[in-house]
Parts: sequence; structure tokens; C-alpha cells
Amino acid sequence: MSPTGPDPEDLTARARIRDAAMRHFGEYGYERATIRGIAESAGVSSGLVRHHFGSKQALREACDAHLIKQIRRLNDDVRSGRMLHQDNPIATTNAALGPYRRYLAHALVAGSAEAVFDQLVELAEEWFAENDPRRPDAPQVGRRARAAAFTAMALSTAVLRDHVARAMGVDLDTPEGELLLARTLLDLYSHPVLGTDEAAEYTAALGKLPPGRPARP
Amino acid sequence: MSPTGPDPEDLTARARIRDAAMRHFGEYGYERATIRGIAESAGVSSGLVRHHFGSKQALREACDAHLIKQIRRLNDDVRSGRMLHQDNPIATTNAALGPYRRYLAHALVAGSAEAVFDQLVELAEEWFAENDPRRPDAPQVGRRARAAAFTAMALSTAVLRDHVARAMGVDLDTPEGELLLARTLLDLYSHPVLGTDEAAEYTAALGKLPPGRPARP
DNA sequence: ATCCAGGCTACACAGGCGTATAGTCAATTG
DNA sequence: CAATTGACTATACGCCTGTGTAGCCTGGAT
Repeated sequence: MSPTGPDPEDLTARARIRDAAMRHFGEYGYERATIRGIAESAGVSSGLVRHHFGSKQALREACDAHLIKQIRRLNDDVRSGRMLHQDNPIATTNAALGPYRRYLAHALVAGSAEAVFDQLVELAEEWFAENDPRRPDAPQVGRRARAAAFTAMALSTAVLRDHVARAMGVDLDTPEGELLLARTLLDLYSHPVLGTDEAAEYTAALGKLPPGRPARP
Repeated sequence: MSPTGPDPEDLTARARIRDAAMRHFGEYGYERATIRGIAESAGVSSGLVRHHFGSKQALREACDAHLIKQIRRLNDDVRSGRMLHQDNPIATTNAALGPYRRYLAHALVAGSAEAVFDQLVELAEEWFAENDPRRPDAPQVGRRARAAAFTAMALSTAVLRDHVARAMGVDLDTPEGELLLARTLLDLYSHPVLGTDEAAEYTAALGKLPPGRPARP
């Protein structure tokens, strides 16, 4: 996605401010990021930020919109079949989201970026629609629910990347780290953590007892 | 976990402040939460917060420590085999983390709460150690790496819960929503999203091309 | 040449925040 | 009883923030 080239309107001060904002929001979070800091990173005055975006909140929304545009581009690429069997969708998504990973993580947890998440869910849903026929058994739950949960799981290593890196003991920003993570995900995705018999057992148990949290003395 | 009864030192103003802080940090995030707001929720003056915890950062660390204590309790419960085959570890974890879910989500993304994540990774690692013998093939990557990534995936529906709920179209705080999520996770966990042949293919492809991100001008 | 819209800056302002200080009151201790 | 400790409050301080305003400078249109 990155090498698709900048938008025609890029290279302008407005674009530099937006990029700096995404870096700052991603690194420090929305609250700790300051307009002055963003302006300094963009090489402009703080007043210009206001001049172009009006307010800090509007600047955030502009960043969200830009991120969504990138996601949509990725979406279209996948739809057009340009990379259908070259990469798996997980690796594709992670690679495409790379530069915006930290921003996306903060935005998602802050409750923002709903459109991004929904867009990814749609992607996952299509993927399930394509691959469900290969399943031996019929799915227990609807496709949209599975797509939603799966999207969250696919985003988890992006959102919690620092923790995963620490726990793994590698730097995920190095080629070795990326390779290890990719191989790990492939192993996890290709092996069920629960046997179908166990899962059925648990599912049955769920249906019986009321699913509220069990009270403990 | 809530009905396990408060610590002996609870019910004190100090405990009330800590609980209120966890609610506020969880709901608004660390930055947007204010000492004055926490104090008001706890029914005390803002000065008392400082008296007991010294600073906002120290208050956050106290919350982290309290959360870790709860996690450790859960850890011990699992280790002692009290709920080994009653619930699956995912459901257990989610249920136990319930009241602290939002706090945990913010803390994890902010980079804090490393100890919590590592504790959960340890849990997952033990779980893999128990269940690896049932695998038909030998794991491609080390147990710790898989445990780390799996922990992130298991936490994803907690961290991104609002998005999952919206995409699913249900309220996850209702029994119906909990049930649907549980059944969805059981379905996902009991079905690989990739065939072993596909995974092997992707893994082989990973080894060939250098996994670095393409540079951007 | 004139004008002027818009990118851009410098500076000022008000509010909210964490923090600090001084002091009150009740319980404990000698 | 006197003294000390610690929980607790009220109030003030100083900083940083987002925001507002006034003005400068450049480039293109008339």
C-alpha cells in the first residue's frame, strides 16, 4: 500500500500535518499528543494546524478518514483479486496496516475508527463465504459473528504488538521478528486449539447453565 | 471474581478510591480521567487521593498492582485444577477479567500492565504444554511464541469488545450476547482457518522473499 | 500597478489539570 | 491529660493545553 504513491494533494503542508498527527496520535495517544508537538514535527506553526483543520478533534477525524481511505484501497485490491492467492489475508492486512498500526491501535481502543473495523469485518466475511464450503461441518454461528470475532483476533497482534514482542523475546520490527510472528500465526491458524468434540461439549454446557458469570463464595 | 469478597483492607476510603480509579481509567482512559473526578466518585476530596497514593501515576501503578493480584488469583485457581475441565480457559479468563476489562484494555494498549500480559502468556504456555501431545504434527515454532500470539488473540475480544459487539449487532453485556460470543469463539477455536497444506505453502513462501516492508519515498 | 484570498506566523487568553500547602478532627499512645 | 499520628478537607499555585485573534507575506487575477 505504501508504494502506491502519495495522493495528489500530498506533499502540502496540510498533508505533512496530517502525517505528523498520525505519528503523534499513534505514538502518544490522542490526549498526550499536542497540537504544538504535531506542528513542530510537521515544521509549521501551531496556528497553521488550526487554520487547516479547525480543531484537534477535527484533526483526529481527518486522520481517521485518511486511514479509512487506505483501508478501502486495500479492500479494493483484495476484491479485485490482485493478491488473492499470493498472500494470505492476515499477512496482507498486517503489512498494509504497518505504517498506521500504532494509530489504528489507539483509535480502536478509544472507540474511534469504527469504519475501519467494520471494513475489515466485511473483508473477513467475504473470506469466510469463500472458505466455508471446505468445512466438514456446518458453522455453529452466523458468518457475520465469526467475521467480527476473527477480525478482532487478526488485529490483536497489531494492537498488542509491544506485548507480543516482549513475550516472544524478539523485536518485531526486524525481519527475523516479522518472520517468527508470521510463522507463529500460520501455525496457530492452521491448528485448532480445541477438538470438535471438546468444543461441542463446551457448547452444550453453555446452553445449559445461564451464561451469567458464576458466583463464587 | 467480584463476589470473591473484598480484601480485608477493602471498604476503606483507600480501596474506594482505587476502585473508582479503575472505573474511571477504564472508562475514560488514563489521560482523560481526572483526580477530581475519581475523588468525587469515591466520595472523598481530591486531596485524599494524593494523601493515599502520592500522585496520579502512583495511583495508576496501584491499580495495575491490584489487577495483577486478581490475575494471579485466577492463575492459582487454574493451576490448582479447580476448574480444569469445567470451563475452557478462554471463557474462564474472560469471565474473571470482566469487571476490569476496560481498565485492562486501556492499560495494555498504553503499554502498561506488562505483568498481566506475561502472566496470561504463562497460563497459555502451560495450556499448550498440556495439549501439544494431541497434535498430529510437530509445532513449527516454539511454545512461548505461540503462547504470546494466542494470548493476544484471546484478549482481542476483550480489548476490542465494543467493536465486536457492534459488528455482531448484539449487546455483549446481555446473556444472549455473551452466549453468542462464547459459541462464536468455540466455533473459531475448533476450526482452523487455514489447511495444513495452505499453511505449509505460505510458510515456505515466507522463507523465500525478504519480509521487510517496501520502502516509501 | 493594485488588490486580495489564503497559507502562514506570533501572541494572548481562559480553563482545567496535577500538585503543593496549611489546617481540622478523631483516634491512639505515653 | 498532653502529644502525636494519620485520615481528610479546603484552597491556592503554576503549568500546559486548546483555542482565539490580529497581522504578515506571497502569488495570481484584474
